[in-house]
Amino acid sequence: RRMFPTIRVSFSGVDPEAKYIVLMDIVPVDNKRYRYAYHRSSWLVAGKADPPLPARLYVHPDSPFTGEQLLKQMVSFEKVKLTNNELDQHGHIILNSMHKYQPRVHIIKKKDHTASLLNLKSEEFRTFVFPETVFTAVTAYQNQLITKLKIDSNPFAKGFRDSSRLTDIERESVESLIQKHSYARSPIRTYGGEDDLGDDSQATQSRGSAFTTSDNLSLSSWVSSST
Amino acid sequence: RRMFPTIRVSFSGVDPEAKYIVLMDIVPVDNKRYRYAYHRSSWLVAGKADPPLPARLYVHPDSPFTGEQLLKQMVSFEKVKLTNNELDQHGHIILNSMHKYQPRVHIIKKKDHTASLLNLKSEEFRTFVFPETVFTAVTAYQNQLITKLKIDSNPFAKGFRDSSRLTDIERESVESLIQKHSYARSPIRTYGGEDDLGDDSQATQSRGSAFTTSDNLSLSSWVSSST
DNA sequence: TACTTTTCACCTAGGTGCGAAGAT
DNA sequence: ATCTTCGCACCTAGGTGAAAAGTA
Repeated sequence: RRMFPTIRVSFSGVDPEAKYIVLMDIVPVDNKRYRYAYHRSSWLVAGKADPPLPARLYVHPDSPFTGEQLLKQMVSFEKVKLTNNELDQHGHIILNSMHKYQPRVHIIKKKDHTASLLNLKSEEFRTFVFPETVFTAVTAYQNQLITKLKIDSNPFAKGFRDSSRLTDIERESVESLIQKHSYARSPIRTYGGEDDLGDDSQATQSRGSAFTTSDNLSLSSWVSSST
Repeated sequence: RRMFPTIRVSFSGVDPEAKYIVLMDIVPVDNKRYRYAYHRSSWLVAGKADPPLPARLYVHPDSPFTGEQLLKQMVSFEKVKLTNNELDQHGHIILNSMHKYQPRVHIIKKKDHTASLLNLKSEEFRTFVFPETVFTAVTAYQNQLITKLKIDSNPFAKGFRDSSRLTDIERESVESLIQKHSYARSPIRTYGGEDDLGDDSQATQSRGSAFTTSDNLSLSSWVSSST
């Protein structure tokens, strides 16, 4: 299924004349498996992680971008799809349910016509990580507040809104949940790649939605079958 | 609205390692305006053409293709949209209703990194024309057979099928209409560009559907508002 | 018990011809 | 009289959570 809410990034400092590939991948945060403690509304460690799954890259479908486009438009990853099916044939990103993940955004500057996507030797690249987007993958929501919050926010879930509007009190609870799980996270943080773009390029996550500062309560996404 | 039936082309003789841009445009066939003679089931000249409209190119959204892709897949133009609104802001192809048109498919070989789409000096290109795809643009169908044929063939018109299934006799009439309007058209014809690709590349229109040999009875497409 | 899978009603998003109304 | 525009019911295509059924 689609990852929701959507990760959106803006770029600055890119060369308007150059071409760029923009990618996303999602990497494990630790080597643990989690379970949800309902009475405490929090995630607890529940043992070692399951075996790692095939790593996949999501190449943004609008790639290649011109630097000019990147400076003008926001890049939206709304079509990223997640699955827990390790044999997935659709190219979706494969995750282990009940594990904690960190989405990453990569940008590759195309230097020449030797266009192979994975031949990075001749291309400069950078990786950006927004710690506030860490999440725990699930097949079903573990917290009714999150369910309601998503029903309120995702246009495709409109059919459930009448029966589950968030009350003001619930909205406060959501805020405190986010607060509780987002300690020690700076609003913007950049992890440099080994290479450098040679300029001050950076990626800034959109803050247009309450969800762009998500927590690790499956707020960002969840996993389901890929059928 | 979308052009229907869809123009689909296959390419051969391209360089698997090269990159190609594939385009469509639609050019006037003559300088005439037409009207439809219901009693004769044919188009008649009805005066001089209206003033020409801004020419637009439809760059196939999957461009750039690798030559390898072109050899494997068919290129489908199902998303081409037509309008009669000369102030159209959506980038659709602008046509005069009741005028006769010829779609053209262009392929450009990208030679280097000087990537500007319209700077063809450094790029080789070829243009392909399939005379059987000539059509007259309309805002409303002029012939009930064509209406039925399209209802039968376009999945989005399924809701009208019960009331207008084509009878066997009507199917024969369609065939004779097509026959009547397709005299002197070879099944495949190629107009070379000024430049040459330096190989035996060619484009072949798909013959997967009865409609790939269309006539000039608004069978291929029609024009409507761009709202 | 604690997840996971499947199915389904209900949405978004947008492509159809129809028919009434509008325009010239 | 002849075309064009607009609103609409009816589709395709596919993204939702609920709930029932499955798994271990």
